[in-house]
Amino acid sequence: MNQEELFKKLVSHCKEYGFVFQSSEIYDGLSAVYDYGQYGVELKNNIKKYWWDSMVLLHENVVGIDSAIFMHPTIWKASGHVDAFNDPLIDNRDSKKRYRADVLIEDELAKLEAKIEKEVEKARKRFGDTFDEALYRETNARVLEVRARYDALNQRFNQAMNDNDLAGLKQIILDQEIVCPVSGTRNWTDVRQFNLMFATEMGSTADGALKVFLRPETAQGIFVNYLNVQKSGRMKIPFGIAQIGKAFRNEIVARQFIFRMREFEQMEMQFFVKPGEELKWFEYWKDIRIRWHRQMGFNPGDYRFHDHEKLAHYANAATDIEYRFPFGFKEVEGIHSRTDFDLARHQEFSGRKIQYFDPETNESYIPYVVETSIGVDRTFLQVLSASLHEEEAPTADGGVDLRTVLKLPPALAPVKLAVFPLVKKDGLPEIARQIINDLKFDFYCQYDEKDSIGKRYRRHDAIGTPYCVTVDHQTVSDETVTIRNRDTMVQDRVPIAQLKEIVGQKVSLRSLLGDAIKSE
RNA sequence: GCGGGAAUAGCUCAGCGGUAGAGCAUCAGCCUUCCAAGCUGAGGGUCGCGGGUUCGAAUCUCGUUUCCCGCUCCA
Repeated sequence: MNQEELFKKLVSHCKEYGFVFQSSEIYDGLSAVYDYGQYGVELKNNIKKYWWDSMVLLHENVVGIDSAIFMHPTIWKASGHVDAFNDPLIDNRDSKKRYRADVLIEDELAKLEAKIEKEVEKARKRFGDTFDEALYRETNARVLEVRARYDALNQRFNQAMNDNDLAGLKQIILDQEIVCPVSGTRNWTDVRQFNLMFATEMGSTADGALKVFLRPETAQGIFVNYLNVQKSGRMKIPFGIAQIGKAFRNEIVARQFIFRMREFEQMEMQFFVKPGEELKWFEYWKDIRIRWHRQMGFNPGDYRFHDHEKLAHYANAATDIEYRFPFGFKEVEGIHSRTDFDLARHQEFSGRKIQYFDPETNESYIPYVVETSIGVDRTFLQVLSASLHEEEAPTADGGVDLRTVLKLPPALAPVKLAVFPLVKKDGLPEIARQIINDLKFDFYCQYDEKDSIGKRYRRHDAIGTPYCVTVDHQTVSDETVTIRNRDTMVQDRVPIAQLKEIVGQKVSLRSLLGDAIKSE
């Protein structure tokens, strides 16, 4: 199976077995939005619990919050989202390159400016010491002509930008005969405005309603609660605040199934540290986070760090944890040293003093932040990519058959235990039901009596159930059952009374979490 | 957004101008068997959606939606 086939197989497996469905499918779907089905939601919840427990349960200096999706609009001005993601964009049809329309025009203005400077330089050489630059700029015909063009263009440009006049911007590009630097052609699309953030209105009447945004990241909900949590929790630096929640982005290109969606879920932790110690903590969390991924037991060679060469304006170190998806190495998690950018901006925009008083040094400072930010949906896709296998299995008559098996870490599997009566009579179904009625308080169990026993095993292989228990005639006399391992297909005969302990041990999160923390 | 491909039953697909099919899956019954494919029967599709051509369209054509691939963008 090549990578492309594997990915197609994965997508159809997700639908066929109730993991992921396209949103609004019966209405032809909604682009880049997906729903999680009955097994998908279990797997997703287990992934979130694995993350949450590894952060909040196992680090006494990390606490969690759950902030609202709606936030005061000024927050997005402070964070930089409003300014940074409202660009008018234009495509060149020949080179397929995309440009910011305003930048193209600014470049044109700069060219005119350069032309004037060139004229001035030429004149300076020609006139030598007697050159009166100011006079020349005011009187030379060629300079004045270019200057006039510059002013006219500049005025028109500012007007169009202020009026948000996209058609006007395109007209300027056409009138100025601006060409694509790559293709050299003037075959432009219309100028379009791309808004990263979804906007909506808060307030029941149209007039007086407040324009609010659906958050494009969960991090800001943590920053604006920094003071609340630090004070009410009596938190001492260094400490972290974790949060799991939905975020929304109007992606220009949304692709690759649930890898890039318009509505997605993030698991973020912002760790507040003393200025100057941020790089030490950056390394610390890098190590913790890669352990968390590796602990799931998939091929270690399928993970790698990708350090950022070019850093965002707020960061002084950044790396991604990438996973080898069927469509290549892609980012699953980002770890960023964000300096004091966010808290400083919120201090500026809110007018509140957002600082930490250090009693030892008797000083106040704005904490620095180290962020770990991981996509739930990307992790989900990563876990499924790594788990889905097709392998040969022997059949009853000595032949060979392909079986599809999801080798999920047991702690993440949607269904932990399936219980089957070998046959649908002789009191076996009743015993199977009794076993489930007892164990369903501890983990998700399923009963199945339909079809041959082999088919039932295969059905549960396909959704990743780690254990299948079969009640047979021997069970009636000695209260033992067979328990079958998903990965090895090996069966053991064990007393019913031991099932809870055997399965419980294997599917407990402890097996994953044990090494996912660092002994300090 | 640009270019290419695809869309027929829950899934995988056949049919390519003349009454919508197969396998698997589902449901009911029979059979009781520790690793798919035993027997009988049943349900399920206005062939993604909307126009056009035609006596007649799943099939030809135009548009549109969604998905996949490449480019592009990415906090």
